[in-house]
Amino acid sequence: MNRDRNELHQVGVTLRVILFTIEDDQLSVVVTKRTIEPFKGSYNLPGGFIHNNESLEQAASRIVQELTGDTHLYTEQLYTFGDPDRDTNGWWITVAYFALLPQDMHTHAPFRINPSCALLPVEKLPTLAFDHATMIEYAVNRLKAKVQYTNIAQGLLPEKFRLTSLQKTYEIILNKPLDKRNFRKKMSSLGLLQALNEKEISGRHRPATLYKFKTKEQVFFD
Amino acid sequence: MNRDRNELHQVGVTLRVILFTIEDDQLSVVVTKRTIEPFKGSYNLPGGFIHNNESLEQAASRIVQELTGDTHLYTEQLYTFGDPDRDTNGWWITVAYFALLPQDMHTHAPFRINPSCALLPVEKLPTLAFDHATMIEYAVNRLKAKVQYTNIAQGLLPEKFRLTSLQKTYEIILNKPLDKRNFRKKMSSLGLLQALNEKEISGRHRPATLYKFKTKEQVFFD
DNA sequence: ACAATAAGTGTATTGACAACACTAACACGA
DNA sequence: TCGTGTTAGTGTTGTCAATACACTTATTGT
Repeated sequence: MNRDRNELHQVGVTLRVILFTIEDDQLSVVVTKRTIEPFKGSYNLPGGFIHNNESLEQAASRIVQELTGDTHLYTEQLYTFGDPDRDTNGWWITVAYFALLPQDMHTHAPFRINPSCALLPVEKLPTLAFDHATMIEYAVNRLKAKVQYTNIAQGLLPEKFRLTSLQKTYEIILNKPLDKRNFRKKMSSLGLLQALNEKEISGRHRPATLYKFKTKEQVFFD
Repeated sequence: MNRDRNELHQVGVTLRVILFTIEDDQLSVVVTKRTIEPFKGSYNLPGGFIHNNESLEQAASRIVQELTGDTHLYTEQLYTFGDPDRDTNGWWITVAYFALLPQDMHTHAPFRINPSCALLPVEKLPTLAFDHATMIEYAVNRLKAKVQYTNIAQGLLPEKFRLTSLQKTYEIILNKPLDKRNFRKKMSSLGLLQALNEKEISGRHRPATLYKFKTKEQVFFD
């Protein structure tokens, strides 16, 4: 370690973001179409370089903001991928982050306007460039795990939501149906939610109580 | 992303390893004394550069091997640290790994012979260079979490061990006493252990049955 | 043979998760 | 205004896992 910077091998560092949101009752991810070789025409994950004097977290947030227009979205470091053969075009290390975009915020996000961007359901992805399919797999697994012992699900929900929407979010991430009464009992016992004095009427049926998470901080339970 | 490598900012990548072992009934970590500024004279984590054509995993294993003489020790990527001010001596990103050295293997390991290396209990660490204290904290937390839902503890134990030693390992990592009967009941219900036809006699008391883990693979439970 | 020491073993209680079906409140149309 | 369609909201029971807790067994050294 005790060497001068000049001895450093020329490994490049990039950053990629797996931006999740729920669209059409499916967990989906933002990808961009490559315009150059290798993998020209294929989709890959959005990303970029780390700017000077920027932390990894800041770089990830910046890219998320470029895509969504929003700062303060939930963003978490996922894993660092560094196989020398993962990119045929030189030697790259990629730090991957994943981020969560609330359901109600993806209609007018910048990535919607950009024609080279697409929002694809994770269950029906085409072949992606490089090892990006692996990255998404890692991210989905992390999300599946954390939804069960943290309040991470709020990153995908609007500020105010119905319990049914919360349950649906869990079901989509976990990819399995949940029991309504048990789900509500569990949520209530965790004490993370606050019922609001507001109802949402959305059709000819009983109006739903709206809830919000008491805190935006990450909470671990179990 | 679609740019030539030459446009890359000059960020350097290093790798650090948190090598854990249990010594004297304490979770301990290998550190090395710095011989140059900054932090000359302080301890820091062992590490190095990523060699050409080497994956991150390979680089981590290589450093672990340099320290222990052993290949095939349990090694896992921990986190990538990239604050621009984490090193006053340039702009560095550090990929941190942690590794586990079985209790019975640390007496004659190379790091024992190297006078600049020390094995220090994590509860009594001096001030360390850079953000290495944070890295160790991350690693301890990861280890605490994973010992509860994986068979990761075997990385700290010899091939054959007494149930009492296994329990002790858990107690040291979790930093709390466990009930003997409940611990053994739980272990037995997981079905990960195999009782051997061997006893270990170590004093004037009933000899203990030796056990081994059925598989070296990482197993998740719960 | 007996004293010292660690190994090994069972039961009762408690709390969490799983399975399961009906009533409540509203909108709309006849 | 009454009936129908639709989603919201609510309890109980059984099962299984986690907890709390104390004595007997097998060996060695004197």
